[in-house]
Amino acid sequence: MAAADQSRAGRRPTLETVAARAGVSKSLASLVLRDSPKVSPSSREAVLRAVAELGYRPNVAARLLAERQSRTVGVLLNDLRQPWFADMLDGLTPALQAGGKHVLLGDGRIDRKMDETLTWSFLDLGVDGLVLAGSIPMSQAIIDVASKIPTVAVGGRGLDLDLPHVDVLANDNHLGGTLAVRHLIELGHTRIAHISGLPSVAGRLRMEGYEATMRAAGLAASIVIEAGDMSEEGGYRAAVRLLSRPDPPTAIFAANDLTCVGALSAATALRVAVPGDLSLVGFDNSVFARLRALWLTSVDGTAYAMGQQAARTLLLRIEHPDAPGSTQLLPPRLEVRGSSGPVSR
Amino acid sequence: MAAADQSRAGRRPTLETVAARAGVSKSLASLVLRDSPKVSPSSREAVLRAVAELGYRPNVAARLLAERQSRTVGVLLNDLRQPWFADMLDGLTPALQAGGKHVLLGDGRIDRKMDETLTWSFLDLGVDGLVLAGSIPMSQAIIDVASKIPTVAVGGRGLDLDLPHVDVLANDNHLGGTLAVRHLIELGHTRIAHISGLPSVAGRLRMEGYEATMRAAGLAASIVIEAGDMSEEGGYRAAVRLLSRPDPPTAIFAANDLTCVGALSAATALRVAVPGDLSLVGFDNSVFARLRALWLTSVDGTAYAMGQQAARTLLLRIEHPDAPGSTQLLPPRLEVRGSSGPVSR
DNA sequence: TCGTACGGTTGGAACGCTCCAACAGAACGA
DNA sequence: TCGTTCTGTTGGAGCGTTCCAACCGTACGA
Repeated sequence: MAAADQSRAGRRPTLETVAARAGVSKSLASLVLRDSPKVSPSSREAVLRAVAELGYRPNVAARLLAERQSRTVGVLLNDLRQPWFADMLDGLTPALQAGGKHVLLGDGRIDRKMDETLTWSFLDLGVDGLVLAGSIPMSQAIIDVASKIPTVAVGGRGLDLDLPHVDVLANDNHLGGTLAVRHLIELGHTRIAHISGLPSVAGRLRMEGYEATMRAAGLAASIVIEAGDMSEEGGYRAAVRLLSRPDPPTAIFAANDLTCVGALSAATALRVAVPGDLSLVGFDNSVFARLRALWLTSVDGTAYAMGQQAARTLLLRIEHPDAPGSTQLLPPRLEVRGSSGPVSR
Repeated sequence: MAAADQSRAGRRPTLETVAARAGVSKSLASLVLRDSPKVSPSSREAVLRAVAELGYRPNVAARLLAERQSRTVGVLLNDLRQPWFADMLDGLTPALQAGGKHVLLGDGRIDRKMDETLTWSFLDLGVDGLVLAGSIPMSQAIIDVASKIPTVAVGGRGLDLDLPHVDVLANDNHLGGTLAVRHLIELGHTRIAHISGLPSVAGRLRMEGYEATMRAAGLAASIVIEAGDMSEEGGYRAAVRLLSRPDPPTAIFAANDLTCVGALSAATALRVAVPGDLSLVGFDNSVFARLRALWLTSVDGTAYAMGQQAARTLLLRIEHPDAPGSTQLLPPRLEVRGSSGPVSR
């Protein structure tokens, strides 16, 4: 006995150690730790004291092996550079932790055949659920994974998944486009152009929101769309083309903030005053839009709320893995800053 | 036997299953998987075939429980919003994977009492090593953790750790300051001011680099330092103060890009032409500096290289946990863009 | 007074792996 | 011929949990 204690000295205490100290069996100690209702107050207290005194922490590997669930969810980030991830995680993490889950992040492009290594390592760790964050393409790998563990896809941008047991969360990009255009119309603009962000799904929806709103306002004839590619450079070029037209627009709704920044550069280069002669509205309300040097009016995707909602949805799905998959669109809102103003004259 | 097979149907195959199929014992199958040299080619091949046919994947929990090492390292991100994390991870992850380690990210402020939950959950998962990324304050929690598992701190910014068995990687911020000022001097500037980023260690070092270089160039009399706080707003205010002086500077070295963007806004507001009448140099070469609308000359911290180096260092430390801690400074380089130019007249 | 139920507790069998001691059998020199 | 060594291989004892069946009292209704 003493010898056994010797050999264990320095090692992390185990349930057995705790039980011995509390003078109960390890089974009972286990029950206390999983706070089962069927333990007497006295032994509960004895065990808890022993736990505190020894600084005992359960060994997750052993727990996982026996129990087959890790109380952990994995978040697979498609592109760490997307600024909304941070906001989304700020909403997601606390909500998941409140639900008793630990959160692990994985970095890796989801695109090209779904970074097997990473996904598998999550699966191997026995995560209870998976959050796929980013614009997520439909792929065999996703289908495989989602059929194995509860999965929620949260796309700040597009969504083109339609899987039986996967929940999808996304911005209501169509509504976002509507908000942007409506804002410009209220400022008196009629010649409102759009710089698109095709071929992404988000880009298409934003464009459709633009078109629908223009048409609803009787401005169908003024619809002008230049192709961008969600990049600053694309926005610059498209804006140059727009501003060189015989009838240049007095306002531009850009598919995202980066495009909008590009358009702003173009306006500066062509000596078009913003917002005096040209109003600009971006999308994402990213850190760029918030720089006072740029100060863009932008559609906010409410990433924080999306994270919270994703957490709720995932927790529900873990409880009911076979429920039919849902698609939830979250309403964006417009953040008005300095790049948009009333039409001149 | 058949009954046992029945009950296992659908479950993930185990080593036992594999061994049975290959006609060997599970011990031998285990040896094959850990490619021990002492197995005959024939049984090795049989086992590998069985593995392939069954799609067997080892259960990490069981492995961890038995072996006590997880082949996984945890990366604790202090602030996910820091743009250099992405670059650093791009360097870190592949290098660690090449070393046979999986990578898990944890999000959480390292500051306020070292997000216990997260750190502990890494420890519980039995990570072999830890990378602390971000500006890392010295704290009891860090000391505790670092004394338990191999740890490397990689601060894009400052470093103020000095622990026995912890390796620290950081930019050579002092050298960065030197590069920036030297560049401005070469352009002919003499009235070069600095907007500082105190109280962070990185800020202090950058400032010292500025001072030392000015002095070495015989410009000690022209040293002017305004206090910033690493934010855009702070940069704006400091620049306004600088430009309102009777003898305004012709160049400003800002403690970071955000500060520099603020200074740029101030220049625009005060109708001071950049780079015509005022040259600006930032620090970090962040995504802001790369926007064509801003296009800042900036000191690049080579985050990618730092990630690679961090991986190498951590792998070494895992092999030799008791080696004395080291501090490595990585040389930054200057990225010249549009915000700096020859002094006017 | 005797089953019987039930709250509280216990030993021990999983879970799927690693690792060690032991063991066949071939090859070898004495 | 008999140890001895070496190469491959094996059973089984952990690793630290959970969970189930069994167990012991005590209280209770008949």
